[in-house]
Amino acid sequence: MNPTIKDVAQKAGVSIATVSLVINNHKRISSDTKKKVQKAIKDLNYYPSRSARDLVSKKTGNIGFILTDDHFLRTEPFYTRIFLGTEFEARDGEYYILLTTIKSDYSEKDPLPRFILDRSVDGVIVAGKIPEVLIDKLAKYNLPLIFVDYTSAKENFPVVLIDNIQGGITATNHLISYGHKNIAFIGGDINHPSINERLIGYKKALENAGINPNKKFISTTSPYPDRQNGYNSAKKIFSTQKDVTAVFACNDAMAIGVMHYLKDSGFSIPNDISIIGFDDVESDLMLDPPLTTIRVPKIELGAEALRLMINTLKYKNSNAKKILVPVELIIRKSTKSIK
Amino acid sequence: MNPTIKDVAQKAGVSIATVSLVINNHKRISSDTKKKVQKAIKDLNYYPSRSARDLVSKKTGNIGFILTDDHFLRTEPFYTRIFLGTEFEARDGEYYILLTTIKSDYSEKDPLPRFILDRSVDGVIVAGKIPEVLIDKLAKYNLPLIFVDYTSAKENFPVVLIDNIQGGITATNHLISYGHKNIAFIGGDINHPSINERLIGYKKALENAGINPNKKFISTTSPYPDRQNGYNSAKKIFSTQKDVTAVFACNDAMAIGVMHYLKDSGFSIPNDISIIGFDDVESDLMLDPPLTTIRVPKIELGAEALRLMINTLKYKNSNAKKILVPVELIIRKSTKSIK
DNA sequence: ATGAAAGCGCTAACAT
DNA sequence: ATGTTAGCGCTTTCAT
Repeated sequence: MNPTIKDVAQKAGVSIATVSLVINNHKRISSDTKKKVQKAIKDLNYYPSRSARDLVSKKTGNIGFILTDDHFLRTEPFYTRIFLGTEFEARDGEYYILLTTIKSDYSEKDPLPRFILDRSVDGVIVAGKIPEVLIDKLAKYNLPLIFVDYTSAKENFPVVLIDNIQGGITATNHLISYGHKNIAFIGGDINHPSINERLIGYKKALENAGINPNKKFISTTSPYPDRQNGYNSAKKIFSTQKDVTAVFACNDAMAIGVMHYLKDSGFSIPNDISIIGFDDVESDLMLDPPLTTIRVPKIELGAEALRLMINTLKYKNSNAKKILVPVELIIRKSTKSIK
Repeated sequence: MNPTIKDVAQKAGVSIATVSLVINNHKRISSDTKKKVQKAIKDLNYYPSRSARDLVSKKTGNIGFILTDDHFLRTEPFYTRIFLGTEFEARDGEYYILLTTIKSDYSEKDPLPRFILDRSVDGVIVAGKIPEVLIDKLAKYNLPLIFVDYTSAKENFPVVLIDNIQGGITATNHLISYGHKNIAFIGGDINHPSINERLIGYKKALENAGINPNKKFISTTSPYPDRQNGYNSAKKIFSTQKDVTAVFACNDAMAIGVMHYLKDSGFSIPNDISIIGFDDVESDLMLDPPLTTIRVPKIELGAEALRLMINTLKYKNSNAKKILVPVELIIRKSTKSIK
């Protein structure tokens, strides 16, 4: 049997209330008894029981983390890194993260994650795009809900987002500063806010530089922004548009697909075509040439979400804060100045 | 406030003890009151409180899942799939999985996962290779410990393993059946049991076929079985050994590296060289040609581990069961008959 | 078959 | 500054 608060109290020669006060380091406690109690705790190797604590305090100490299967199993560790960020942060904050995945095609009749139903969590973090019907169902529960890298258009929740617009501007400016004017944008479904925002940044940067965005240079018809679709989109653009000298891909996966296409078609990167991605994913470095990209601080995104959650829990802070996490230009070898 | 067992009892006109019995579907309960109570539960949308239940039953309903950072963030979703398998299985089993990562270079003085210290888990699943010192520390706690895809040589724990030897045999037999005799084995650190077992299978299959294993065809010096090391190992072998017509790589990552090297060196796959991998990872299909491989049922590995854990918990079953999960040959386009 | 009641380990209000 | 005590919501004897 593990030691309980009683054992500690007995050993330290105080009451259990005093032990409790020490554990929660209440101010009004003499440093003398504090020491005594702390010694007893250490000697007995005592840890407070979570369930007892939770039972009385009406909290669980758990945070739910919801992700679609797709996102969790994505080849590149993007959302898993975000999860890790929350986990790291949770370790200090005395929280546990309950990770669960839902089907990407979650529908009305699918059950909610069990931790919602049996109230095993104090709040829920949702990472990445999830179906709107899930958001609706989640919203009905009186639980703090925080989004990361996605947010519902309909409702107003606290959210941690990548500064995609700025990232789009930075990426495009980099290309412009290297003398490129005919810059293609290769993206996926524009209904995804992140992709749309990166496109907005791209257009803004072009306009700022006095360059008129050319619709023929822009591909946003791919359903999903992955390698294969990057390849296909590049094919479509480059087989008709001969003036393009640079590509801004909406993420690294697509950028890699674009690179494959260009190589297959005999283009040299970056001599013939410059290319910049977005995300900064591990395999970028293994590419030939290594990919210039916009770094998204994934661990930081997750950590920020958990901090936001803890604050919400602590201060019952219900105003829907939005946190924009800045991104960073990482110049490697896939872009080249043509001035 | 959420409804409690009292509310249910009141609404159903019975005592809380009866409600409890219904919840845990005790046999000696009249189907009449059972129905009454179940209706009340449904009407009130009642879910038993975890912490109250845990407090009295001295269980937590949580299972810890430990993984190294490396493994969790591996480019290919291998261990994340195993985790998912446990998570799927846990959903039915009324358990939650607490996932935490440890540093790959975990050392004596690093702290144990918090869920061990504060007893927030009923058992721990360890996936993949972890440092021996962690195993030692873990073993001191009186917690069921189950390994997946790795096991300590020193101690005897229940474990769920891939049938690597059989897989090695199957892979090599496939090559042999295609007429290959000079088959290279490209692996990583032989101290990793999985790799060693695959090598054993390779040798067994060769011997069964009356082929003498040639040491010069075997590479086991790479520290880590990844793409880059696959590339380098292939370089070493193919620059000196001209007779090799087929490669068995100890995993798909290395196989992909080997393919890159072969392409860079002007070899055609599978016309000049056949290659088979191990794992069956998503990106295999995107390769050119798609990779023939041995499929490891990752989800199943995780599910099996959780079932083993639940059994251990239920029956206090302490005998160290070993479960070997079978693998499957997946023939794609990277191997070719040369008969 | 059902109910009464004790108690799991802790927190917090109140008393001293 | 510290102790006493009443629960938190549930399971589990033990009665009935």
